[in-house]
Amino acid sequence: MPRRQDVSETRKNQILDAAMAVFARSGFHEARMDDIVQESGLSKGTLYWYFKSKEEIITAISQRLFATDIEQVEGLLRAEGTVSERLQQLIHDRIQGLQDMSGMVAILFEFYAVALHQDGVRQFIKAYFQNFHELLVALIEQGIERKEFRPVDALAAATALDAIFEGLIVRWLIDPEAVQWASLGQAAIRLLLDGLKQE
Amino acid sequence: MPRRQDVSETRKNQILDAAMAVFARSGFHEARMDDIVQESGLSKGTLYWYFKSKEEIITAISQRLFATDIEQVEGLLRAEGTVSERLQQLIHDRIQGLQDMSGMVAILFEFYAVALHQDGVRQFIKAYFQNFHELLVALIEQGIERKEFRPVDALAAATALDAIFEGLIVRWLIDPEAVQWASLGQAAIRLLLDGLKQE
Amino acid sequence: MPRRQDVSETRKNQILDAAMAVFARSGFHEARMDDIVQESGLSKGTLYWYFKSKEEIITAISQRLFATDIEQVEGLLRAEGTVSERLQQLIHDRIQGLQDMSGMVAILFEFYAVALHQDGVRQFIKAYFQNFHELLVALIEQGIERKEFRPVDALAAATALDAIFEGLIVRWLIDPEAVQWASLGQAAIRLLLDGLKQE
Amino acid sequence: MPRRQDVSETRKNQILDAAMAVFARSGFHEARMDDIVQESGLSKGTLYWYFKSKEEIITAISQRLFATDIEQVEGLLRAEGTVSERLQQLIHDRIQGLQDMSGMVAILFEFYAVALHQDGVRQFIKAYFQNFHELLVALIEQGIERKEFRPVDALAAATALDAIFEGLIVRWLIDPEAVQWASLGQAAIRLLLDGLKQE
DNA sequence: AATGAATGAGGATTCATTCAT
DNA sequence: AATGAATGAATCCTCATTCAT
Repeated sequence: MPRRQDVSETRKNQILDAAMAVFARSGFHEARMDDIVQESGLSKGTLYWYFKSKEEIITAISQRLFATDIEQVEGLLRAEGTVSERLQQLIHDRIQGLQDMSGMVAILFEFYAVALHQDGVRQFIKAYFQNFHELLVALIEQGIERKEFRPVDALAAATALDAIFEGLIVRWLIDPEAVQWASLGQAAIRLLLDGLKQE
Repeated sequence: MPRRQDVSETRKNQILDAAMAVFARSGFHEARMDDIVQESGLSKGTLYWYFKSKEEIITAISQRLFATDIEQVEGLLRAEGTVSERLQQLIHDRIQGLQDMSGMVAILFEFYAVALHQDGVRQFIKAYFQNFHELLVALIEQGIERKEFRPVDALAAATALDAIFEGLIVRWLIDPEAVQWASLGQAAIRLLLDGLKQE
Repeated sequence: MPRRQDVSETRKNQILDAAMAVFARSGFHEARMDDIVQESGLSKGTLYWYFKSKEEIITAISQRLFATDIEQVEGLLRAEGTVSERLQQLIHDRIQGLQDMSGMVAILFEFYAVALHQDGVRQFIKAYFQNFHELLVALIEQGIERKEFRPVDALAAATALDAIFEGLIVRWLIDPEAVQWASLGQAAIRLLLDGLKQE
Repeated sequence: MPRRQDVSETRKNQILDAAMAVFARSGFHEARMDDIVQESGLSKGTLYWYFKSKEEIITAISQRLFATDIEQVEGLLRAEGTVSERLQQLIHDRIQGLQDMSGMVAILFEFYAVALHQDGVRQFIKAYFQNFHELLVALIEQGIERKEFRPVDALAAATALDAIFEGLIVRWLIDPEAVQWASLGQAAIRLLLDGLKQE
């Protein structure tokens, strides 16, 4: 009967799901524990049975949100196709991901803001950034090896790429009309990629 | 007697300076009005004499922080030198500006987060972004006209440039070691600029 | 206009008076801050403006309750009459004092219990005991000098006297009928005093 | 199969032992049921299987703590030796008892405080006091009969004796250094006994 | 008998804002 | 203009107790 084993895991997820929904709707500070209680369908006591404070819930969500999918990353490195194509694919996937969870993106900044005061959160985000960054470095190096790209500074190029990506998100959240992902966003990123290519 | 006016202006600045310091240190929500009172050296009553709520203080700071210096912008468009040089200069100035107020940069995220819930704040930031963006577009177009740059999509190029800039700030705040402005940051930006140049 | 000077002192006393009444009625733990608020006629905010926690109120009361009246003590040492008479007087006064505040005596044990976990409280009580003890020692030594008393161990005699006193209070609180102060209590204490006298 | 019964008894004792330890450490109100659960090594459900509330545990402990050992008492009345010797012995035994459970003595005050609000507890303590008191009365009367003591008021003398004893405990708990049982405590008690003796 | 997850009423404390002076 | 004491609604969290298994 291992059915009972993971009630605990189920409950935690139930709580985190509810919390994310509430946070996305109201922001961290406007969100009341009671809202999460209601959204989750559990009781207040149960919430505190699994997480000992609101802060702990926030941290847990950040952990989940900024979890890095190593498999996907490794897969991409060994996948077929030109590096350029795979970079495009990677970026496309990420944009897709953002749009899928567009309701949640709003809390991204809440997390960035929290990160500056709560180190646990900062670490998760940092790891996430690093991970993405390293993947880009590896891909770009592959591109240089294969003579697809000019022998640029891979580190700088990767830094530029993930900065551009992150920057577009910022701009998008503040001014959605200014960043039409399908057109302008893609074009901006392509511009950089084109600069890398071997003429 | 325009001196009267000044006292009022002085007080407001005194309050906003104090508030910025406190906000940068603790974030908007952890910051207590009492903290600002203490930091400012004024009394609680005086605070509320000049600003009728915490929100109003936040809005006032965002207005100040995201004020656009039209003069500087226009000047840059008419300045001497190659477009490339002037872009480098612009970026260099901004990095300098960031580093000068490095303690304050932390509140940037607070504002971004707030912007999603408070439209007044969003408008200031949006205008600021747009302004910078338009300047970049104009400069790049100038570069294209003068044959310094290839005939790229100026809009996309500007979008890429300001995204890269904003993205580097995000990364920097979360992981300061990862972004050494003087080296990596500059290199990343130059990479993009190089891509624009006429070969 | 010094009228305003001691609003602060007035408020604090107002709060402590209310708190004592409530504590005597309900005990420390049953007493709700709201009860004190109501009893004091002030607002919750005001309570917390003057005392930053329930614990602080308890400590402040203990300080007030176990304050030692040095003047009275010194006076007694220089007063006229035989030492024996003055000891009787001292004890009589204390019994009187207890009976006057009989409603409050109930919280004595609350304080003793708290003292074991809260050092601030313990110190006040300790000082109070020591003060009373030293007075007894001085009086008994005076009695020995004046040949009213036998050359007993003044320290031991004083210890016995204040122990007997404290012990009677304990017994009284648990079993009021068993200790009729006017008769049995006095008799018990006199018995000890008689043992001290020069035959 | 009376062994069953024993398990039940064992469990109850296990719980009460744990509860006493926790109560002595933290006081009744700071002590959490969870602390007792942990200390006992049992589960929360089991605790509530044997005692239906925290109050019931407290009452059970008071019953245990203030149980009167009739046998010992009766024995002492019929024992050999002078009354004075036996009183000394009695007091010595009690002091010994206190010192053996010195860690637990702290909860004495908790019980005294509780007694004022919870009548069940008060009755146990009252009976305990009365029992001790009656024993003292009987012993002193024996002493008077046997001409060991002066024809004092036995009731008053006994009251004085148990008050002194209880008072010393109070003083000791608040200020351990002030009451060195072996010296000062004994001396104080002896002083009273000496006063009773036939010259 | 035993477990421990679940409950929710209850309580201490905070803090933006007001207002008499 | 300036002060700072006063307010009280709002909120997080605790913890004794229950109950399905």
